[in-house]
Amino acid sequence: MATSAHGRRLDLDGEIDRRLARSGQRWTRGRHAVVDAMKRSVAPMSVTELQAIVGDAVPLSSLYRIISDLVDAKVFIKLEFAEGFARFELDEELAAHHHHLVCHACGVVADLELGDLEVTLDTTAAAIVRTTGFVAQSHRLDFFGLCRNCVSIAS
Amino acid sequence: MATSAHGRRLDLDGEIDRRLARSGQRWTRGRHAVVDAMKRSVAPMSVTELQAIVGDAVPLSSLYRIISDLVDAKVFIKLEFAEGFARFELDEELAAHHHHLVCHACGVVADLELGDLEVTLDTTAAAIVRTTGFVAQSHRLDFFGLCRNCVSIAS
DNA sequence: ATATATGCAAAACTTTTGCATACAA
DNA sequence: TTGTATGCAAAAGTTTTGCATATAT
Repeated sequence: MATSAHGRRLDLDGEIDRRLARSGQRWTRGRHAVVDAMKRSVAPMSVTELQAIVGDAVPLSSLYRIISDLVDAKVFIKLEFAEGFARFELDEELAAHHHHLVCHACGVVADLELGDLEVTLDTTAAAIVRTTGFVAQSHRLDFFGLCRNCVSIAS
Repeated sequence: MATSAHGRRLDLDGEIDRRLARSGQRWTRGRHAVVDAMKRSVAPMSVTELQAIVGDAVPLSSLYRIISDLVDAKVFIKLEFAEGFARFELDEELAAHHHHLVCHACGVVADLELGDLEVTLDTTAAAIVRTTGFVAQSHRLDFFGLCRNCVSIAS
């Protein structure tokens, strides 16, 4: 699959179009606002954060419904980080495969792209099938600790 | 740190005692019930699942408070799997470090212990510090796919 | 004895849903 | 035109909290 230098899929908009169409969904004002906000984000976003960006033009119940529809259409994926609410980001195939750095102090969630370790993880997935019978289709790896900023404050 | 053959810490009860004491907490009937249920579990448990085990002897609000206290005392850790509610398991230092296999079809969450890959993950954590300034203290790796049972049903 | 934990009820917060109206294709 | 999406209000599900009482140490 064609990807740009930093890993994001080329023709992102076209692929999103295709996924919405496949799911029988229409390009409405609200969906444009939500998808645009997510495309500009550098980290997974909560519903509240998205609401702050799209504003009152999209009521909260519609926002939830739009996000849910986008997850159904495989445009967004849902994540939870034990915060008591969900976060969302672009589907893995629409962005570069990556992992997360979660700061225990300030709560910020940053993206992290691994290189060679991915191969190891894929190899591990294959081994899991043989030993447990579980067929791994995807994985998620998060690191927890202190971000650069909070480390400097603490020291 | 001394661990048994399958990786669980020896003197588990003593260490839990110490953590409760350090946190100024008392050994009550409710806490015994909740901790015992968790020690017997082979996978992360939701509040509802714990409630089914401990029964009406512990009202729901007390159950939530007990679990929250146990997380504060670093006896339990909180996990979320994008299910809309939290799950809990014994703190990593009280059990063997492990990862999770999450079945997309039936929702079952199973524990998975990796061997050599852990070393790779720890090495990666060290490398992250150098390249991003983020100090990784722990990590979490989950695999998503189909469990042995659901694979056989699907085929 | 005294600080901590419990039980109950009420509320807060996140998320979902019913239904009439508005809109995209 | 026709099926899909929206907006509003109401509700459902999960989790938290205030306060009087009970309990562990």
